[in-house]
Amino acid sequence: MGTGTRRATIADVAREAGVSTSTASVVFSGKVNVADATRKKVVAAAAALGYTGPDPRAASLRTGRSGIVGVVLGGDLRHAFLDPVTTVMMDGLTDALASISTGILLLRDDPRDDEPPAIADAPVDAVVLIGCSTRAREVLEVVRQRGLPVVVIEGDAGDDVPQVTLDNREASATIARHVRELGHRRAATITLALDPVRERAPLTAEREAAATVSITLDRLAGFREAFPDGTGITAAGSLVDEGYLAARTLLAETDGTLRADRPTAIVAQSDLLAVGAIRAAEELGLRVPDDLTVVGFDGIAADGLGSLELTTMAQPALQKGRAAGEQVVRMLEGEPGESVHFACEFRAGETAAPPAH
Amino acid sequence: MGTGTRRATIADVAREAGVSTSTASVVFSGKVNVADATRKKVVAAAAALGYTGPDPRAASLRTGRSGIVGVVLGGDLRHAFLDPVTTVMMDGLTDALASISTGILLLRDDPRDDEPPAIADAPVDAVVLIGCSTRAREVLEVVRQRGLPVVVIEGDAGDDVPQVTLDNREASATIARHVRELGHRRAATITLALDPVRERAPLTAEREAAATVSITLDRLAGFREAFPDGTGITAAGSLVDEGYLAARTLLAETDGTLRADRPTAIVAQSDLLAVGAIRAAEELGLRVPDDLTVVGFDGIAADGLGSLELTTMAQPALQKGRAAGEQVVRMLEGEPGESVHFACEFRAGETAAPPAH
DNA sequence: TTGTATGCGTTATCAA
DNA sequence: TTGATAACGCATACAA
Repeated sequence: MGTGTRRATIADVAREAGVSTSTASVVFSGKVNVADATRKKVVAAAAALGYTGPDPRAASLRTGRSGIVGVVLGGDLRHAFLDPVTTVMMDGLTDALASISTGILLLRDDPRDDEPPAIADAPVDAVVLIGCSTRAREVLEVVRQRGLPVVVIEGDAGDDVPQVTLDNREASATIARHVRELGHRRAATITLALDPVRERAPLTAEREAAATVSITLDRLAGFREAFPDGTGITAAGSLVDEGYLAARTLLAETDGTLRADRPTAIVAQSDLLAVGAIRAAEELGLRVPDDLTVVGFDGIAADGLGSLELTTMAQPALQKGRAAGEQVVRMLEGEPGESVHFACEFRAGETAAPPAH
Repeated sequence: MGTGTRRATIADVAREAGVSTSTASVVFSGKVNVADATRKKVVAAAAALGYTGPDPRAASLRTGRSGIVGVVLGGDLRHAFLDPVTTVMMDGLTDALASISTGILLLRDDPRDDEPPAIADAPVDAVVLIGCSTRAREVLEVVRQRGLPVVVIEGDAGDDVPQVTLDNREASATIARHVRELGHRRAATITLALDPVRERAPLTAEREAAATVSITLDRLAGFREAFPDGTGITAAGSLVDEGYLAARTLLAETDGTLRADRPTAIVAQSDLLAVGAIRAAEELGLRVPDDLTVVGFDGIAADGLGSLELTTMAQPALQKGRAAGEQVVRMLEGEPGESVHFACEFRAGETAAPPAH
């Protein structure tokens, strides 16, 4: 397959067509009017030489644009993909970016390796940071140095960076209060990870003090507004299995007998965690919501519940992604980016009820 | 932030450091030994000028490599993200590519728009096609013209393209036969989409004849080996909701009464479809597997089943992704790519049983 | 409407 | 170990 011979360039095409390179270039970019006869000559020459269009590398060096937007995801890609919230956000993002971008470059922001962030040498026009952790700062620094527009979705960034945020604390407080008003006094929470290490363990003052993930801390603070001394467990990630394991620990001894001091309500920081908690409860013979109230957070279509509707706070994930994309577009057009704040909405389901006596 | 002044280039750094540009370049690429004193001068100059390293666009024009691998996903990205099999494959892919690639460029292969495929002007070193449809041919053509290495995962490609394939027909036949051997005679199938239009509708001879998605057809052919005249419905996608709706149509009239001629077994072409079918059955008062057998395909961790284990064919999705990545690496090293074939494995669960009388 | 000339920022080759 | 030079392939300002 033509390995010997070098690829045709636009100069070759121009020569073959008997026009100048600029004319040939213009035929492909379509930005200037070209006489029909000329265009045909060029197209024919291109076809004859097997020229498929400008080399994107050269074009992007020249124009300064690659048409690529980098998305830096916290942690491994595998985690990111498993989380339906991220998935939906990406969806909104690609949507908003469709008009200006050829594609989305997925970059991992792995806290484990010590190389400079991959974003340092990726040919992107702009960057979106999603739920990044400790390394977010480092990434931001690199991005700023490179002078790239950047938008942060739910991460810690300075005030000078456009961000898409959620009322995590308020929303958590709302649903926790709802649980309290139902009459619950012994509530426990299952939180997302406190730090990039992602360890499943009981919540302690020390661990909390060392925490770095602000989503987790904000939601926890909201929970504490209603249950100042509620106990809790941090999950290793937003997974059904994690919710299951955490809830088992909260509800039962290791031998499977129910704990006497078990909570009457579990406030989970994600719907997936809540689904796992419900599954654990059912396995232990506790019915939801009669014997145990379980509420979630996110409002994704929770797949594991049969016909049971989860009581939760619904967050506008699609809109968050779209808003980030829109800001990127704005900034690429030279306007300043703006932060956008979203609020969650309480969604009554069937998994919360007054405690049994 | 310094909007007025142009970015520093390596030439600026070199001048500032009092060395030649080639020396400065070498300091950053690290490919050749440089005297320690020289290196320090260059690094200091870079720091002083705020130079963060070579411009990836220029570097990639010069070297001919961008460090980016393009992944073309069939249909919309949103569909792709929602499908756990794709997700897991991507995971394996990124894994295998980690050593040579900065990131993965997600490209959509939307059958709706008539522009040339986005891959035509993306600065990628290689391409992986995942589950693409009609447009796959077109994409392949573009990719070949550009002379890029390409690997296809479960799509239709010529024999000269390295592919990662699955024994779809055999695997489907295996599980369908299992159902038949349990004693079922009236089985229906819920298939994946037949064509890019993705319409939910009963399976008819005409629709089948016009179908273009080979995975669907292969799995259907396997089903037919055991149930030559089994009926079926095509789903609009691999979604729980689709399985739910399809199963409802198979099992009940529109008013919710059970159909007299309903199947005693449903063979779904994906686990998500199977989960939906189970949910529909339960809502209609049919117990699984006592009143209805439901089997799936994929062997993903099905989240919607409580403690019920789905009877299914498990496919090695992670390995498929990884294999594709490994072939890309090989080809980028100049070796020829090879096709890799994987087999599914029957996984007995608790959703299949002999029919009731 | 077309052509000329220039530079985008880098790296590879070669010679010193 | 360092430096001079020449591409890489293209798009644009400007002139014709």
